[in-house]
Amino acid sequence: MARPSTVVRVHRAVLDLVREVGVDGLTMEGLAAAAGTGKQTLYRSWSSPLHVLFDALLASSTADDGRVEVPDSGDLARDLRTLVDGIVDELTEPAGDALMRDVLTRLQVHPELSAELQQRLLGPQTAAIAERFRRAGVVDPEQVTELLLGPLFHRWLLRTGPFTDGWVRSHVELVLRAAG
Amino acid sequence: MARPSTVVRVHRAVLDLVREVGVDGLTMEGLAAAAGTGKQTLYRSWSSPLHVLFDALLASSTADDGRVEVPDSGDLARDLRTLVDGIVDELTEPAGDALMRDVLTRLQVHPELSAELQQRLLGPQTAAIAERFRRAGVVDPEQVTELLLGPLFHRWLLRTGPFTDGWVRSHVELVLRAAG
Amino acid sequence: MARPSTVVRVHRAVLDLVREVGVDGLTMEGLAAAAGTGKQTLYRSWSSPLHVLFDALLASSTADDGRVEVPDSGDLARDLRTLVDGIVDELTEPAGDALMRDVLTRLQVHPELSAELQQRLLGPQTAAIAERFRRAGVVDPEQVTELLLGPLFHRWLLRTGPFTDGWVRSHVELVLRAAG
Amino acid sequence: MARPSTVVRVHRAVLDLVREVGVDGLTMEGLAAAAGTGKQTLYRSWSSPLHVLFDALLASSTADDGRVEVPDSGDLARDLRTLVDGIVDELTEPAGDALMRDVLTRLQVHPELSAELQQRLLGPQTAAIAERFRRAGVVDPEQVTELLLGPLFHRWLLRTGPFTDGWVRSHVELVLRAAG
DNA sequence: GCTTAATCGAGACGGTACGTCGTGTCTTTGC
DNA sequence: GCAAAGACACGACGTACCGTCTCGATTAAGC
Repeated sequence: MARPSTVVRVHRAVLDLVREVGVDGLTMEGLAAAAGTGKQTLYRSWSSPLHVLFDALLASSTADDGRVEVPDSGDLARDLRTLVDGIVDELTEPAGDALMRDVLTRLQVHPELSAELQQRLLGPQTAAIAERFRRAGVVDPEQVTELLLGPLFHRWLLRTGPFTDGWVRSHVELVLRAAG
Repeated sequence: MARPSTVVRVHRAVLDLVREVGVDGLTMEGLAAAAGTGKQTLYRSWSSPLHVLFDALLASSTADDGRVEVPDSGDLARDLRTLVDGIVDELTEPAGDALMRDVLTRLQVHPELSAELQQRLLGPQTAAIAERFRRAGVVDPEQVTELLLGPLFHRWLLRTGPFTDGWVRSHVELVLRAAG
Repeated sequence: MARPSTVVRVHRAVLDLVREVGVDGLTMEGLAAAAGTGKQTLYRSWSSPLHVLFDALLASSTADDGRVEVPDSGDLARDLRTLVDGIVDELTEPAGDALMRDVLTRLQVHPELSAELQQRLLGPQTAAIAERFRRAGVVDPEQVTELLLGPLFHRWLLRTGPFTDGWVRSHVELVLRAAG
Repeated sequence: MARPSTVVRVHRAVLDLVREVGVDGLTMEGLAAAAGTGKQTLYRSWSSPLHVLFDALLASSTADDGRVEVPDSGDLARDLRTLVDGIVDELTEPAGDALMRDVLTRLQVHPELSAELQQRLLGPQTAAIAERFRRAGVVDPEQVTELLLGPLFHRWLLRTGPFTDGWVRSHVELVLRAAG
């Protein structure tokens, strides 16, 4: 059996390593050692451990298609609750929660990474949600999508409170009322 | 004239320095040199350059009282627009914009700093806004406050779009409709 | 016009390059780039930059025949002074002085290069000098040759003093007295 | 018992290490590891592994006094043979031979080290020998000393031949004849 | 003349060392 | 007697070369 390609080994290494040492603990040196590669090879493709990690996460998330399936049963209220429950589950999944917040947070300092994330993941997902609102006859679907996602994001990132069922339910209700 | 106290010198140094070298460029060594102090003295009070910076920013912002003045003219719609305009101005102020996003972003990795920020700045401000909603007879003032701020924060942090007048106007409209 | 052969290009490159960067600054990578050749091609013929340089120097010095012309006018004293003056001129020639000392010095660590130098340059030259002593009836011409050259070499390599006319004159005198 | 000072540990480390890996195998990194010190500490005092080695050798050789005892029995011929035998013994001592030639050779590229060696070791020794010649009534003791040492050095460094008893004997004879 | 092979340039690769910078601790020194 | 100054062991930085290797492209030879 052939040796995995360099990129594959590096992606595996960074995902393994970040679980052991955290995002701050990643170093180009450590990655090179863990991936069995030279540092120069890393620098040829990435400019910091965060870039490597981001690339690995993006690769793994687009691998398993990453498409947000926005439910469309005809009942907008029920669909939104299902959607939000799904997002909340993902955001609070104990395994990836801390890592995601950590990475997402640090990305903000690297505009090119933020842009890539926006373009390849977030953009399509919000577009899909907006499309669902549009189909339901909502007048300003993009802005309503923001109204739906903004507080989720805010609560998650700033950890201003837990995602209880009650909170989700009344948040969806408020958004629906705003949507008219 | 007396020599400024150590803390004052350190605060000045970090605010000066961060403008030259950015948040990433701050080091304990550099701070010690810039403040004319020993490294040990820094470590006695702070555990990282980010702690120093955060402390300095907090000190300067509470100095000029930091109280959010939530307008209350009786006309909720107009008051909200004024409030949001004020926040947007602050968020997009070219000087502090980058630094604020940078610091706020990095804070997330330090729970104790996030908590302090929450408690000393963000909390009181959201409370004041919620109070304004309550006075206007809104049923669920806290959650509506989140509905107001979440998208602002989302748009600012992820840079998904500019804060045009139109956007602000219709955002407030949506929130008002949700608030009933 | 044909492209110069690889060896020629390499020889030119190393001689050019050593003048820019010094002996220590030579690298296989730099040589390959300067000669417009691949690294592998260099390694096929030489095992280190020093080998390349040595080879180039030897090639250029044997090209202009390199034969030491030992004068033989019948007057041994005068001939020796002429000979020594010639050697001193060569050793102190400002252009090549440093390079020669540098290379000769570094050669000592590579026995196979030392041997080649000995065999192709130094050996014939000392033999020619010894032959001149023999013709003059000196009993032990080889050892007297050493007596003549040793101090020259010593003074040159260790830079214990300059080669003044007075020094050369009395050195030759001493050697002649020793030669009997 | 106290921990040896940094300098002492470094000196020990370099002398140990050079026996294992040779002069070319010495690296600042390896030295730091072997001495249990940081690289910065090495760079504070020395600028290359060769400087470290040279310093250690000089320290150890001046420690055991380093004074050349030039014999003075009244019989110059016998004294010179004794002296030369001693030098030859040192030069051909199997343990240190290679190391000494290696270091001496590489020193030539570092004028400041050559100068230090000259001043602290070679200078005093040749002066002592010259003094012996002077006491014996030799007219030009410095130059005769060069006549004595030059060929030794030449033969040793260029390895043009072995130091047999016969060679030493006739070399001393030649020098004595030259000295008058 | 056309293909098969060998050779070349180019440069990626896994490594080692470079010389610098920052860390957090510990020691010396001067006010 | 405390705080500045900075030495120290340590580890990561980003770069330069090492010597090996795999690529095409180019030549040359053999059929």
